[in-house]
Amino acid sequence: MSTGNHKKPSPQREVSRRTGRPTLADVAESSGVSPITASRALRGIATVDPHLVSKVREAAATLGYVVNPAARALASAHSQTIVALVPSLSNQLFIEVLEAIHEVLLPQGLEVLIGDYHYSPDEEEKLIRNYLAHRPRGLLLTGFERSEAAQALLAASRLPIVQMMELANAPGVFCVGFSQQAAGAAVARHLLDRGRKRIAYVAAQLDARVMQRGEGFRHALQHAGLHDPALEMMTPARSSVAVGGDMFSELITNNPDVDGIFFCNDDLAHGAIFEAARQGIRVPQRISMVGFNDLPISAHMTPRLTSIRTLRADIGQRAATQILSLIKHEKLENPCVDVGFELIVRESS
Amino acid sequence: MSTGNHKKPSPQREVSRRTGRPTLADVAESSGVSPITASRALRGIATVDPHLVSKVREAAATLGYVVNPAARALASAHSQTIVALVPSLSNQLFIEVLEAIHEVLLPQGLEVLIGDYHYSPDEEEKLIRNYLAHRPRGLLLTGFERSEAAQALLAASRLPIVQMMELANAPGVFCVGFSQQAAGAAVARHLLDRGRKRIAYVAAQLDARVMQRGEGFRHALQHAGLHDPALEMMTPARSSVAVGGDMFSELITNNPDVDGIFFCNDDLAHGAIFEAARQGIRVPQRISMVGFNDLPISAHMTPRLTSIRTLRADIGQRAATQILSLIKHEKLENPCVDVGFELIVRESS
DNA sequence: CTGAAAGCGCTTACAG
DNA sequence: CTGAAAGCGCTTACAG
Repeated sequence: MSTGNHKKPSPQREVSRRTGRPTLADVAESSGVSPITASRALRGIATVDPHLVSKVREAAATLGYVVNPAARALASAHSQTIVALVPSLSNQLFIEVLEAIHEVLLPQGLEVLIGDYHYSPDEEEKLIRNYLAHRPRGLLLTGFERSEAAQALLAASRLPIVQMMELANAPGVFCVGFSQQAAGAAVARHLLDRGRKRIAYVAAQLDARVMQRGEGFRHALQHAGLHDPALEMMTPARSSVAVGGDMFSELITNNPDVDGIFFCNDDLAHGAIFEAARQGIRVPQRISMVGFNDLPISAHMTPRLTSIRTLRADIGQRAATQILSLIKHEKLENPCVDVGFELIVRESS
Repeated sequence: MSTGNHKKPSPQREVSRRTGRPTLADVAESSGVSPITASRALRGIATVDPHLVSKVREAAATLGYVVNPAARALASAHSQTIVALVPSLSNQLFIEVLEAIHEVLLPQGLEVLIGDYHYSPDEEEKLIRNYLAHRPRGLLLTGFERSEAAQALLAASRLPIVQMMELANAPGVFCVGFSQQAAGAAVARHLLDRGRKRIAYVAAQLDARVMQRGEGFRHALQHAGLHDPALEMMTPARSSVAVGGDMFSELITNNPDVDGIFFCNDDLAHGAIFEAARQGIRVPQRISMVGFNDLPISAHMTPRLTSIRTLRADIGQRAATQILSLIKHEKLENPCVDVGFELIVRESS
């Protein structure tokens, strides 16, 4: 027995700063291997003898060992975390995207750090700054617009990023979404097909995607020679059913000849349908109405709402799959995935 | 110069496992104090000379220093994290609760780990197990029901816990919510006041709270001598607008004399209102309808929906405040806070 | 009020 | 295929 140099932990471990939880060292000891072998076994690293692997796994199970993510992150310089940032959690749309992301990432042992930036670039920047400190493996972001500081932060991090909801065509950019312009144009063509002549765009919460939809819509109307700028009604206010009702009232009062309306989302359209019912304005007889996103309730309104169905589960699922590939340094066949959209024609148009 | 024993970091730091990000040591060096003083200054620990504090803060700002949460968590044996678990993110209700929680906790430098367990006790248990590994400061949970294993895990963690949505009266239990029974009873009394005699309860997603509402409702009807078990219609299926429409159809077909319905949530009621319109059944003339939660859209339906307004922002805000107090070892005047509820009478009843 | 030492629980990088 | 050593970037516990 050496007298000096007693480096190993003292016999009674329940001292000082220990948490009482079993550690890798405990698992290693109880399965008769070194901590590093235990670590490799638990991480599923192929080079470990399968026999040892099962011994280690068993020991871990009996001890109720769960890896300490902080220690792992500190030692490996990255966490097992993916950051997912959305502009709003109040929008069912993004909940479904996040849900799909979870379904792909959780089984891989990754955790998802959710951030809601309330459509504020400043909040988004703050979230990025804070979450980057966690050394995530990658980020799933909404759209392409963000503050310069945020972009600089992201670039400096050199982390994989997949941008959701919109499409782009730049080298080194990864995204999963659909053409918002094309969707807007599809709505315009549908209303034109219905013989509508005085067609309005009603929008709130004017984010990049809402503007793109409007653009596609406008161009299609211009192409048909039926675009009237006076029939574009936009407010930066938060979108809601109440706002939809109010905007519809105002629009129809000022422009009684309007015979078709594209709402930038379903919430606004719901409000308009309710308000029309109250005013005795018949939909679609006098006015056709079309929403966007096709939320679950839209199929059940009276009249049932025509809408663009967006494939948010697909978006979340494929974006998560992309980030997984990027983490594993796999080649992506297609850096930007177009999941498309679907015009669901119902009674309101 | 000593020859052996060169323990200090080599001059050029950009070696090996470093991440390139500024560390506390960098901040300390650049402000001429020791790392531990820098740490204390940044954490706002009172014992540090105010002059040094500002020097350290400045240095941190210039360097763009952000604390490494993994290192902090490892050294201090806990993270700056609060776990918040809800049974569903698809329910706007819980989004609003989480929103309020964020508003209280984020400014305190805490992070919120959100977990959605899809109404599954197994998933909840798994989330608790995984999140506990992060050494959170406390947990915000929904209701009181969970698996025994989950309860054991929580008890062993000795962490502060606040349970949301329901009320309890046990020592050592902290909660913020309202009496689901009382809310159910209030609906029953309202329908009785309206002169209704054949009153039904329609419920889906039969969690503890839905059952409690039903209980309070049932007792009030029994008390009035007007309870008919045949008019209780329950399905474990996920609640949705579509399910609400279907359940209403079935109920009214089998019991054409029903003249009042309490839906366990607004979604079901919305579906019923739409379906009634389609079948030409007049609401409230032939049947009164009452929902639960008072979602935003309920005020805009035709007819506008009578509902119980639940104070979810209050619940989130006060639960977060409670957990903060518990973390700081402050005494709570009131371990269980009743935020109440409000019957919002509109056109549908 | 400030600091030197030790340690949190892992994984990396290097050997063998 | 396995392991001893060192280190990740902080904070705790102890001194002074």
